[in-house]
Amino acid sequence: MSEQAGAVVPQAGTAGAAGTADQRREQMLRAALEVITERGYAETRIADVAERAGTSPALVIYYFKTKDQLLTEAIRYAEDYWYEAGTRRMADLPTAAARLAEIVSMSFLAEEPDDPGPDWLLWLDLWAQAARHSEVASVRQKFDERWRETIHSLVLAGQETGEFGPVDAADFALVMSALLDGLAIQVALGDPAVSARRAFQLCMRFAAGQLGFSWDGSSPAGG
Amino acid sequence: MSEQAGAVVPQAGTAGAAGTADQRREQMLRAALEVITERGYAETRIADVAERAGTSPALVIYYFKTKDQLLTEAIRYAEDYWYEAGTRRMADLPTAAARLAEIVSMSFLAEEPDDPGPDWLLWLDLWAQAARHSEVASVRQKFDERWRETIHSLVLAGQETGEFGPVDAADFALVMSALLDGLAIQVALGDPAVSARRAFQLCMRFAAGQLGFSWDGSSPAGG
DNA sequence: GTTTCTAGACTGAACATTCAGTCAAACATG
DNA sequence: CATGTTTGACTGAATGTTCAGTCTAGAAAC
Repeated sequence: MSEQAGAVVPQAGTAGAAGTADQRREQMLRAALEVITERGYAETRIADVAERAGTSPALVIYYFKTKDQLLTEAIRYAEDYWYEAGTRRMADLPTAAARLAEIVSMSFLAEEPDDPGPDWLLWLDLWAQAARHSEVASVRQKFDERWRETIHSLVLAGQETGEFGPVDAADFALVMSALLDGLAIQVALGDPAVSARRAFQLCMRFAAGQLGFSWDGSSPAGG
Repeated sequence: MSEQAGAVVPQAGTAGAAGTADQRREQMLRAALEVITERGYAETRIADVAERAGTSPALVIYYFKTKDQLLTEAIRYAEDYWYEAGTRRMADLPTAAARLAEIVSMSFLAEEPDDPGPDWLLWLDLWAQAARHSEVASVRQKFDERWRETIHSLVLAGQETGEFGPVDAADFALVMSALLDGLAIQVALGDPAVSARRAFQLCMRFAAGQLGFSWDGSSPAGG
């Protein structure tokens, strides 16, 4: 069995082709995401995902060895996509304050048409799973670390330009991300006391107060 | 019948007695809580609970018509117990600031021997369940409302005595509870960046800053 | 002696995963 | 070109397990 170079990267091109293995994989990941969002992690059956992707349960297992592997990979996929889309938008913004507003905004609102928005329901499941499954726990850990680091370096940058006052950047990042999480829970669960807009404004008011920049209270991108 | 709710802590015995129906119920609720905390809501089997309570699955179903009923009731039970124990401790504290410190403290630490401490893992499951099950959702909703209201009226009281400055109490309650939730997630999941102690201090620093009272940075009850 | 409580055995459905192949494309050989 | 050969993608039909909830019947309480 001399398996030479196991076709790791498929024929990328042939744009529009019927569907390479990689496309199938992604199709399944997206199907899994839909189902997880609708029914929840625990209630997601392989059969549901298969149906959504227009194939059979057997094929799903063929691609992902186990159900857990499918679900964790799906979550990682969604999160990476969301994070990258967000940071890409941030890169174009001139001031640190604007980038911070983007961070807060992307946590609560979906503005662009191709942006599925933050899937907080996914996070609720992720947290619950992380509590008991170390595999999932490490995924969560890395995401959170990256997220805090993003805020942290943003604060440092703002301080260097003089936009922000001298607070402890690490402490701020931690508190800020916790605040985003906490408010997001209420928003995700549809608590009548917390609309997405109110969450956004409270966060921005907090950040402006702590970092000492002025913020006019408007929503981002078209207040 | 006429079960007047109450009976938060059961008679540890009436030594030797076989156990009334109510005691059996509670025994099962506690067993359920243990199992949920260990294995998670979704992975909790009726058989596990029965074994833990030293009885048969059939009996569990006899007392609680369905599994969901058992689990939701168990969560409600734990939360009420924790909340009541906390508010009872608060009642004895002289200043609003001290009561606030108690609130923050009870969110992260378990100090008294009979206090099981905040079971945040339970909350992670609760949130995930609430997303999809309206029954659970309304339980969560009520708990959160009560919690925010507790903070809210505490702030008002502090403002009347002049301890606290003039912030919007409702906004503060919302942000504060979100912050507690957000930090609690990290603490519950054992994030190395957030110890319970650090969470406590960051919260208190935040509160002191917002409400304008001075706080020496010590831990509560024995700085 | 009727009602309440309890447990062991059981049922039926749901579901993840396996298996034994089928199908078609790519590749080779003559 | 015609013919085998390999391989990856894919499927329908099992398989086996796990459980929630039921049934029956016995023990206790009243």
